[in-house]
Amino acid sequence: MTEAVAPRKGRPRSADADVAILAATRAALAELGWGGVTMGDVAVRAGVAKTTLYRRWPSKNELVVDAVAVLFDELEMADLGSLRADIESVVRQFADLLARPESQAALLALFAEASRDPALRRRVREAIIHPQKRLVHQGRAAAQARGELAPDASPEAADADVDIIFDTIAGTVEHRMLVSGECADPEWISRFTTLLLTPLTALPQNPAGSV
Amino acid sequence: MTEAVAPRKGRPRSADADVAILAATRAALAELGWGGVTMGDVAVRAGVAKTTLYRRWPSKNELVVDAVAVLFDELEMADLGSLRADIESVVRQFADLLARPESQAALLALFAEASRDPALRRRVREAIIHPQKRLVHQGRAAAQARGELAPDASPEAADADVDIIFDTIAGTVEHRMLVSGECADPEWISRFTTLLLTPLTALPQNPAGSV
Amino acid sequence: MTEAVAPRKGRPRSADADVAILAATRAALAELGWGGVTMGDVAVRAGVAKTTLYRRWPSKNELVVDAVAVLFDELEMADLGSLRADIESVVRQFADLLARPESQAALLALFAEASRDPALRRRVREAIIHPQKRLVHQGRAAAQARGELAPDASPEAADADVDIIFDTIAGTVEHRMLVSGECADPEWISRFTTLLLTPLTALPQNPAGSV
Amino acid sequence: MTEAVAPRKGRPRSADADVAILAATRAALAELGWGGVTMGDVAVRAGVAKTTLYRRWPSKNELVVDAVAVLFDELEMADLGSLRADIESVVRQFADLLARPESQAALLALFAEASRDPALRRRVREAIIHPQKRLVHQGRAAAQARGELAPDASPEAADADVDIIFDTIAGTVEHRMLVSGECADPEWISRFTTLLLTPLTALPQNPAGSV
DNA sequence: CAATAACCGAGACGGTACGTCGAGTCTTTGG
DNA sequence: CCAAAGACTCGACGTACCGTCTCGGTTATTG
Repeated sequence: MTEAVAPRKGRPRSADADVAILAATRAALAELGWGGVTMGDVAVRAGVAKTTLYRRWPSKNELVVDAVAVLFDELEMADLGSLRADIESVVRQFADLLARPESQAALLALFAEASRDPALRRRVREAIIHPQKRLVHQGRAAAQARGELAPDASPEAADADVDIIFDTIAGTVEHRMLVSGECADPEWISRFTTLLLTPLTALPQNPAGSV
Repeated sequence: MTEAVAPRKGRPRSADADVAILAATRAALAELGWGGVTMGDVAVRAGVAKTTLYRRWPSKNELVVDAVAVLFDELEMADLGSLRADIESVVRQFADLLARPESQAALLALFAEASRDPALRRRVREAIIHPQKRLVHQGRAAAQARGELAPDASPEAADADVDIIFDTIAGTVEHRMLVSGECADPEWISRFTTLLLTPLTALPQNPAGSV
Repeated sequence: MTEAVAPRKGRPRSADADVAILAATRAALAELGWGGVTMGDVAVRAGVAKTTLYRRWPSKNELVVDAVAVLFDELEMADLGSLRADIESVVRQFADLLARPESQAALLALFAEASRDPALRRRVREAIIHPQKRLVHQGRAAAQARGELAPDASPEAADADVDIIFDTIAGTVEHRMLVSGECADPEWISRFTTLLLTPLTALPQNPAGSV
Repeated sequence: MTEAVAPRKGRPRSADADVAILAATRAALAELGWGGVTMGDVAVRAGVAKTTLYRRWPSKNELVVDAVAVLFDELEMADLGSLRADIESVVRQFADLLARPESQAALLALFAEASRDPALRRRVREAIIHPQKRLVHQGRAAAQARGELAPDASPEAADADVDIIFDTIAGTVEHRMLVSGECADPEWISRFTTLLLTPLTALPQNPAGSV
């Protein structure tokens, strides 16, 4: 029981407002891009006073993280029976997500802000990075259960493997779509999956087998 | 032939100013981050009037690109005799670059701005992306010359290979260092190089050998 | 008979609260001046919810009038046996009142607000102006009884006399203390009383004798 | 030569803007009253950016003083040949001034603010009070030249006389018009002038002759 | 050597968004 | 029905930065 439900006094915060504000933020983001999002504008779209925004989020940055974070909740690692299928599936989901204008406008800007604001970085990590890393853990465990991957040598090695795979998948897809500005069509996804799969399934005696 | 040098009339622009401005911009960037860089502040640091900035760069964005672009000029692909050594070298150089605070503050912010400003995107591509991609081309050609990689099946396939490798290297290193916030030490570089090298040098009959 | 005491249902209003609120208002007024008085602040000082303030006074203006009005209740016209003594006494009382910081902060601010808010103006007149004017009436009647002043020629003339004397006393003392910012010491009071007394006691055949 | 004309650098401030802003302030004052005057509104009316207002006046208060002060410049003490005529003239001018809505809205509010802001009080004194006091000095000197008033006993006594007469005229007219809310018609002016004139011209052996 | 044209510094300008604050209202829980 | 608490709407505040403009004054090249 995390929330002791402390029956606080005074008028409770409107739950509707939260929903309306986050939706308005995403809408503004998709329409105007990061720089175009204005607290005043979001407030108007949400039918809410600017003060209400500031009462709940200390600044534009944290608001946008929260507004965008939910988009990542839809990512999931479905066990499709093979490591290749699982990887292709999650890459495709991520590519689809990055094809949406609100993600596109938000993600890099968010990372940019986070790179010099420790509090925001922490929030981004909790709301976005960690949930995504979980997917890699799941896929890896499933592949181990199927015998496609060797069992963990040690917890530390497992974490290092997850980290490098996660950074490779996330970084590469983001770079292709948001920086190089090219799409991630099925063909590219297949090629990229092969690139990932080859070292993962390489002979275990290869010292790099555990990447 | 640097410029047609059309010896325009009137007082020529101070060459010192350009240098001072770009240096001031990098300094401000390292100290305050992208959002903290102010045209007025840069002008003061450079001992120059704000007008002078705007006479030479149309806006803050282009100024910062130019200020940062030179950082990437130092990257080079030295032929070290083996593909592994070449890759490790360029990854290390890139990691060292991203470890500097001004690059850290600038790169993601630059990409973020570019993702919604076509003119800036073009400028980023010309000043930063293309020069880096050239490195991949060079390394690939050297490896082919050494017989480590198969010759190009076709120019299109070669381009596709270069693109995917470039996005993977750049994206992964950036994501690890700027988003995940972890360092790229020699051990990690070695592991990441192995991850790249395995599919590249896989058996040629494997249709995915050409990644 | 204070009120018809209609014993309304529900919890009765706390009488202590009224006292605490008015005292808190005067305290805030003395410390911060009119513009510094905040409903929230008054509520906190009085240990009361903001709602309670608004349940009892329709707005900040009326609250401050009520808080300040009681200060003027202490003014009184004591019959000291001569018109000069009576005038000096009431001028001194008024000067003492205006020397207190809460009156100083409140009076002009109150008049300023009232000058553009008819409802407030009415309230100020009833709570402050009329009671003061009554003093002039009393003093005049006493002087007439003593034979120092001629009897009223007509009720209208009497009212006009009271008005002009009242505006002169109140306006002059206020202007000296609050605008010119100088004190009203006994010497000044004496001089001012002489200034008033001379025309009042001038020869009756002088058509201006009835000022 | 007061202004050494220091040939300051940079773009000079627009003189038109000052005029437009002060006019806009007076207009807003007359329409909306003190509380209704908004920096943003004044800026719009003046066709000027809000920044420009704040660059020239530190706050609303000082702006309004300056806007209103010019109204008092039109007051003048014309030598009409007799003390009564002179007094009636200046009282009438002052009454006319206070009949204008912008003065009405501004004056008390200004005095109220000034009563707790020393800087503003100084500004009010310099811009409004002193120029008005000068009128009393002039009228007094003229009456002495004509032999209607005795010469100064001493400079201190003269100042005290001027002070008390000034506070009486200004305070009484303001109180009647702005607090009591009644007009100052010729009849009232005549009565009030008599009230003033009687002690001023009383027999010199009367110790109150020098009021 | 003077004219001229482009440069330079300083700083005011119109705008736009920011984040804060106070007034007055509304909505809870609890006497 | 009252009270305390605190969230709510609204609107003004004063600040900061952007990118433009207008000054007086300074170099170069050209006539």
